[in-house]
Amino acid sequence: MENKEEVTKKRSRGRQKIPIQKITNKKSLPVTFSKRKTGLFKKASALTALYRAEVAVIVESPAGNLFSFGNPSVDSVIHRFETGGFGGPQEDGFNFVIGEYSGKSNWWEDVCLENLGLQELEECMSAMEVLKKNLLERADDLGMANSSSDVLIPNGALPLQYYDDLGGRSN
Amino acid sequence: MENKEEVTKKRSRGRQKIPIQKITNKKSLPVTFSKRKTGLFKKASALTALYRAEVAVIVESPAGNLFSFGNPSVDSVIHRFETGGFGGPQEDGFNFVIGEYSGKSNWWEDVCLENLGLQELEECMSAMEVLKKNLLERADDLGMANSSSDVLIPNGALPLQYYDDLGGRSN
DNA sequence: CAAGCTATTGTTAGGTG
DNA sequence: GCACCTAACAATAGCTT
Repeated sequence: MENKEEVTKKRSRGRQKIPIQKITNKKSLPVTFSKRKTGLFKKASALTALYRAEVAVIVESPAGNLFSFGNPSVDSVIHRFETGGFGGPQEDGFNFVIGEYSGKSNWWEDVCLENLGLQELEECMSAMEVLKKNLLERADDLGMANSSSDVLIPNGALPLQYYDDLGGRSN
Repeated sequence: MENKEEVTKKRSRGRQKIPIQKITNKKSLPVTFSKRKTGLFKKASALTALYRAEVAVIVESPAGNLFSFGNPSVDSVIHRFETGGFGGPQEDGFNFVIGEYSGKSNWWEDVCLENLGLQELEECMSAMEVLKKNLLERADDLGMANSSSDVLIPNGALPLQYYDDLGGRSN
């Protein structure tokens, strides 16, 4: 893409760094939300296109509209999710909930690591990352020291990984 | 970075273009799938972090394992999706659910960061560090041994993306 | 096998029409 | 508002350790 004749000034400032936090009330919110929603569905589509993976994505916009993507269908994936996979009696699952509670302290003491498997451990680690992020957000709200615009995660990324590997078989 | 003295050769060929087709490289499939799955969840997480949007993502890996992400929870989003609207009161608090599956919960049930003060937040952070350490030790004890083979991919072209706007109310 | 690296591709915020 | 554009940022395939 060569310029036409002169670069008087850039025609666009290009993509700019945005902090990972709630978008401040801007009229551009619906626009960026739509773009990101499109990107999310595109990623989900790529997963189904590149691999033999079934994916279901449901998004509710801030305005309250529902959008969904599913392959082969949202309902089929939901059904499989709720019924516990395909015939397999995978028993144990996980249910990590972070946030919204009546107020209990030292909840982490209830964790019994001895009974956890490797996959669950990884899941715990991932969940901790989320909690950490929320904690930092909360701290930022409270006006904690060194609160910056985007100091939650270095590099402006969300190092979040959520796994819920229920075992399955390898072959 | 200045060049040292000689450019032996590129340390990496970098990212390469991948056609939107079924992956045929059985060897790299699990790796790339995991990477892309991570990216998908990351995008979903970003959507919930940047906007007040509810998102549910369910992925079934080629091996048959189920992964999920949901905010505030997979079930709540699914329920809203199936009922075609919003059936419950939607509070404005943090509520992060990760890896929800069979409803069995192990440790932290709910944590309402909104009600926590600075001191409690710091305490929580400290506790997380301890838990993280224990987790890593536990993970080390378990080691990592997992044999996986077979990555058969049935053919079949898939559409790129499709949306399903169910409508709803507008703000 | 998981984690890190790098080059390259992909995504997207902001602007323009 | 939508489509398009640009440039800056993010994601990642293949490799390495």
